[in-house]
Amino acid sequence: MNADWIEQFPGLSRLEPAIRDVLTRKSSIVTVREGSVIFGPGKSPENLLLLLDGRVRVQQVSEAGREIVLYRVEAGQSCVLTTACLLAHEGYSAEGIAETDVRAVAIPRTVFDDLIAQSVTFRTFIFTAYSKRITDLFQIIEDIAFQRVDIRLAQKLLDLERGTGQIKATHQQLAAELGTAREVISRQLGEFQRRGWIRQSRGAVELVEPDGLERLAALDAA
Amino acid sequence: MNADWIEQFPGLSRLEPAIRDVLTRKSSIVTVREGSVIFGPGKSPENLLLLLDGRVRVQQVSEAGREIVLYRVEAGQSCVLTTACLLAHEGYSAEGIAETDVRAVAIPRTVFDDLIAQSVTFRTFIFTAYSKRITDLFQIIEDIAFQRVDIRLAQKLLDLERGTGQIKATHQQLAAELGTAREVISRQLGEFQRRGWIRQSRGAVELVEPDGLERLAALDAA
DNA sequence: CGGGTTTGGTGACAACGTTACTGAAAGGTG
DNA sequence: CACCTTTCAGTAACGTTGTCACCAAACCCG
Repeated sequence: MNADWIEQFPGLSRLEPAIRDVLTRKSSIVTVREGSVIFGPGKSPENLLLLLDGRVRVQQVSEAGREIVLYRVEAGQSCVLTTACLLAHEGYSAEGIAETDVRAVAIPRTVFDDLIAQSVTFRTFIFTAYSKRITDLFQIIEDIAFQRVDIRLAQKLLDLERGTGQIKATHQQLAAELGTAREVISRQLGEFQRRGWIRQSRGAVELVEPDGLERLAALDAA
Repeated sequence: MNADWIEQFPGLSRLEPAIRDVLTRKSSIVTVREGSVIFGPGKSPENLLLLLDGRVRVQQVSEAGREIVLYRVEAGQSCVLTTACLLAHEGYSAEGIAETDVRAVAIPRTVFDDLIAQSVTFRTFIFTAYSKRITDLFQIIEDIAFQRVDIRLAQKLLDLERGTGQIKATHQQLAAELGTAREVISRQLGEFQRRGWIRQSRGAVELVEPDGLERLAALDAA
């Protein structure tokens, strides 16, 4: 199999040649359609995925049906936390959804284990990824517990705006991003619009004056 | 060194004899005084700790000084999430504190890495621990985001009561357990007391009628 | 005992969550 | 197109939680 993809992962570029060979031979490239559920309750992931293109959203869904986005996996990153959860933990209620069409390298569980055993570089790659994700989770906990919703929403709007000054998302989806209620988002966006920072339309938010949002977002844990 | 301690960790009892030998020879038993900060901002842990006795509380401290308890490590468990964070991530603001006098096996970073490389059993032990901790974190996020404070407090009181029907903790400490404010705890405990479920005294809560708390706690995500 | 510190109680208010309902916009179907 | 359905957004009222300001009681220590 073509091994060029390894260069897309900085942590793997120095992989030992023999390991590199195992990795490319025993993994496969998969594609997933936008909107597909990659893993979720009752659907354990069989592989470790390294994303080549696209984006995966990982979210927690409560029994009552409420959702909160935990993190996103972008191109060049791995779905590494799912490896821990491969171990099928009862209460594992997080799910991963392809936000775009996704192309990824799939590493089977057994190969993953071999690579961990045989390569220092691979171990470092995996544990570094863990580290990043876990500290991100700590940050989310802190934000939910202690941060004002208006500040978090401003940060999230700036975060979700990818180049275009536009965000395609319903109020409901933005509520799920922050783990709050739709009505709260509607109120806050209404306020942002009154201040002239954004313009709203059905299913989308246009950033008119990002500076206003930036100032609010910068208040952080003041 | 005496290797009896290995039997205290079910996941390690089947460790390959050679590995067992490495583990006992290259690790050491340490003791930590109650109240000591085991790791924290600017104090990376140098070892993986396996707790033989005692309890470690891991909490997140915000810039504004507010605290929230993330999880506890009990005897027979490992401080495994700290291994990920050994990798000194900038924003790593969690800290580990000995809640009691602690006796633990300390595995140096390099030995940890060797064991991961050489033993399937050890890998399984570590990744299982990861899995448990991470799903716990997901649960915390869900609780903070979606669960009512009175329900969470009732659950926490039942959780903290260890045998004795008494909990030694100030309202401020209970607030940190849930990531809320002291005043909120005072209000809720006042309500619990009016209902005859608890009796309050300075720095302690006595459970008079746990059944009442149980019923409330059971409402969960109803 | 006296004075400082820690802990807890409370009221007023702001922020956030919930419920219930409304209407507008988009999409599908004949 | 007209009609219906579904999705999305706005809003008011109210309950819960968080914040602020302040006070009082319990404890600590000299």
